[in-house]
Amino acid sequence: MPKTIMEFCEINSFTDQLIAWQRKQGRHHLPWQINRTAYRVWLSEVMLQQTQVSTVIERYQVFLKKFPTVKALASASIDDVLSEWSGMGYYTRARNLHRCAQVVVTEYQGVFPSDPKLLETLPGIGRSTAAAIAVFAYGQSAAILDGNVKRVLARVWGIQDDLSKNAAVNQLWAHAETLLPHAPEDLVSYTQGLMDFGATCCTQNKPACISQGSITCPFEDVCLAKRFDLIKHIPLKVKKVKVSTVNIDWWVLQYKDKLLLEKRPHQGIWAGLWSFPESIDLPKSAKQLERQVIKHVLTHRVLNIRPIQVTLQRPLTKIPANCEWIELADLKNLGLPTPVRLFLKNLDLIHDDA
DNA sequence: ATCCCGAAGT
DNA sequence: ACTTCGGGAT
Repeated sequence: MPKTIMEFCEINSFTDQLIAWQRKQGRHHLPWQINRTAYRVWLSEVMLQQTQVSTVIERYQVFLKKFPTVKALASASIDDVLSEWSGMGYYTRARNLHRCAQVVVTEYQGVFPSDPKLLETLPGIGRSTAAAIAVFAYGQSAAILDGNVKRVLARVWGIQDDLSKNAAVNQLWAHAETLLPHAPEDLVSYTQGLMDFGATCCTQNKPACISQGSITCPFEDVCLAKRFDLIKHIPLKVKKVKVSTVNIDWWVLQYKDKLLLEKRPHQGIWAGLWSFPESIDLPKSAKQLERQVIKHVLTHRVLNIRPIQVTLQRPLTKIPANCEWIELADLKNLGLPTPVRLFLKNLDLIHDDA
């Protein structure tokens, strides 16, 4: 019989070994790891929720330069924020980021609270992000549990439950709490270690223990998933959402040096971003040019987009709701969904210089 | 259940 | 070139 969960917990070797691993093998020079203010930690955490480290490194620096403080972000317009967020997806989070900044300024005098429970009340900050800010910026003791951490804990302790179920996740939260180091000076290394270990060693598809790389996992001899050859089966994913196909048209109306764009509603796909109108009344004389259908894949939906290009000789008599004529030169300052940006780039109507 | 993109896999 | 999949908050 292998060493049991209890033994492994009691000797607390997971926590100690992870801290040691972090100090030797972890990442120490990411932009948000130096000068860990709450604002910088928060921004990096929100970006990292949806985007890989390599991409965030770039976007984080640009964003910080544009909005150096929580006050600067709070007083910016939402369109400026969305424009800066453009291409990163999950635009509701950019709106939450903006709202959160405003709450911090008006309710907390521009200083993020240090209590994880208070942090959690802020827009876009859930339990895990609240804990990360509390640990990194304020040295508080709190447990994180993001996708990486779930995977690591589930594997090391051989948890085969369906992690899409609340019951299983609640167990993991409780477990994560018990693993926290007791010495305050260890909290940052431990928490960062949890993130780094999941991101670089105990990865989803090619974890170190089953790859031939140079990295070796410090938990190989105690990890239950490894012992029972369950690495490929943990974490268990049961989710099976059926994906629907949606066909839409993009009416690409050009008049002189202007394009007709529609500002999308604050809820739903591409919230608050500018896209092409999907239905329109046209003068009969206008000549239509159908472009190649664009396939765009989302979590639970596949969009088949049929762009129809129309070059107008006269302006429209009536501008449709939520639409505006946008100068080609102004396109780069707008929040555009990625397929719109790509399409415009293909037509050579927009250039990517920052 | 919904929301976007890009890295990784085939 | 194509498809699949990971990532938290609401």
